[in-house]
Amino acid sequence: MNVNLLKKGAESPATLATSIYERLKADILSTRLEPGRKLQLRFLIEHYDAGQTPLREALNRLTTEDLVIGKEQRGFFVKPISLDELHELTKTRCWVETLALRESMANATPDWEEALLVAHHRLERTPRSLNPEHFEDNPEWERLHRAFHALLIGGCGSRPLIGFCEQLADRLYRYRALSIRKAFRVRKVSDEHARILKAVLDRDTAEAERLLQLHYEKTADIIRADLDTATQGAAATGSNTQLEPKH
Amino acid sequence: MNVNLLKKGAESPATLATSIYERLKADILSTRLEPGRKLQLRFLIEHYDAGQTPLREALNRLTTEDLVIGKEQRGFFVKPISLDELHELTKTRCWVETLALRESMANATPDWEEALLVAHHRLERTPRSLNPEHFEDNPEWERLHRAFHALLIGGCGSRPLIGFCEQLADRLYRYRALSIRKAFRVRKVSDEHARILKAVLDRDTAEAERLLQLHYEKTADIIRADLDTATQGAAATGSNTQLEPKH
DNA sequence: TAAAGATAAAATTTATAAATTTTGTGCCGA
DNA sequence: TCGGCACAAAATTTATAAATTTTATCTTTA
Repeated sequence: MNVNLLKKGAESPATLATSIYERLKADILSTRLEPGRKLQLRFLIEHYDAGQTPLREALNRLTTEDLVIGKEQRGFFVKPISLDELHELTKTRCWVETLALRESMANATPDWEEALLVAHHRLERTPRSLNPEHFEDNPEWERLHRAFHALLIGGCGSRPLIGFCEQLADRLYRYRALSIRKAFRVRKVSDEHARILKAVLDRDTAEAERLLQLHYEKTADIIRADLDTATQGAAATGSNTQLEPKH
Repeated sequence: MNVNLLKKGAESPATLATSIYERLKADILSTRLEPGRKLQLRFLIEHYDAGQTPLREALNRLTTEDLVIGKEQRGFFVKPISLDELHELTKTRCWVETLALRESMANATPDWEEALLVAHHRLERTPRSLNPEHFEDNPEWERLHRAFHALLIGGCGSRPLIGFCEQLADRLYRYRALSIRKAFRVRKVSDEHARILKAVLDRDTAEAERLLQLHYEKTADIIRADLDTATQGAAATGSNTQLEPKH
């Protein structure tokens, strides 16, 4: 089988601008740079240890991806979150990913099915949290989770569509990151993945689509509930994992 | 009725980077900057009469949109065209726009239907070409054409999806621009628009989807045929509408 | 002919200057 | 005394110019 389907082509970023772009993006998606925050050049220059130009280029790229909002003449901001956007992104993701999954399944090959099986297996045996007691993000699990979902739609035959799905996944990741600590263990995600895998291998397209959609909607529901309680008992957590300016 | 649905919220670009971004984009989409061309900073600085920073920022934004390819450490290039990409873009556009149209029709309001009727009417009475003899691009027609199609899917309720459709339209526009001169008058586009409009107003979703898809596929077919003959009788046209470096 | 070195060109980054927005202070009037 | 307006100072963003690094080309030499 073609194991390469599982590997991500990693290229060494040659320019500072690209490497900063990736770091900035990671910090935004993880909410270390919190939604709505102003991104002042002075702070960024200090924190990322780079000049203005590469930073500015990175910010401009992120603006096109709607992770950063650039207000003309008055700087850049991390895109704020909203229940509205959460809903819109989830809806859109369900639409396009069920579409992409349908096409993927229509193009199914043994290689693809086997790669999917392996991806699921790897995800299955990787712990969700680094610490069994309290939640501690396991980057490896996140990577494999993403890879599994990417593989599901990866055979649809449209790179633009795949790119769009990736962007939606990115933008939704931020919402997950905000609620993930609290929603830990309230849900058996791995069951859902297993059922999706089964439906795909059974060539039951309608069922696979249904389950995938349910999967995303359930996620959104939990995030929504979690966000509501968070905004009520707000601001008093003290657990500061965000980037603060040096003083 | 709500005429605002027809107007595009035009904001005055306050920064040079944004205005250059728009000019560059227009030049790429119209193929005045031809596919594959290297975008040397020195040339761009002269031609657009601006410094490096705003140009660099514009190029970085266009890179994210896949209209410009940035090769690390060795500069920027206008994204090359290929039959492969034409096919992929068309396929994707059919998928997502039929989806978006279906949703739009599900959310149909009288306002929306009336706006659509008006948009079609305006398109109808605007000449396709500025010159009835030989083809001469009429920017007004292009604008109205785009507005009509945007309106069709504009009620789907997903800004990300609309944005994605716009991007696909942009990337396909370039292919149309390459063949549009020659394909002039071989096709009755306005009939197709009229039929789509009728199906929408009749609330015949399936038919509207079918016609829209056909519309895009027919366009791609013509472009493909046109591109084939162009590459055969190539390079001898002499009609130079592209940007050349000063000497 | 092929490899190595030197030169030139081009891209990236840093540094400096200009323009714009935001903030703060004082004055006037209600 | 409080609120609004105008003006000035500070901060920040944007743009230009200079310096650095990397890549490409050309020549020379083995």
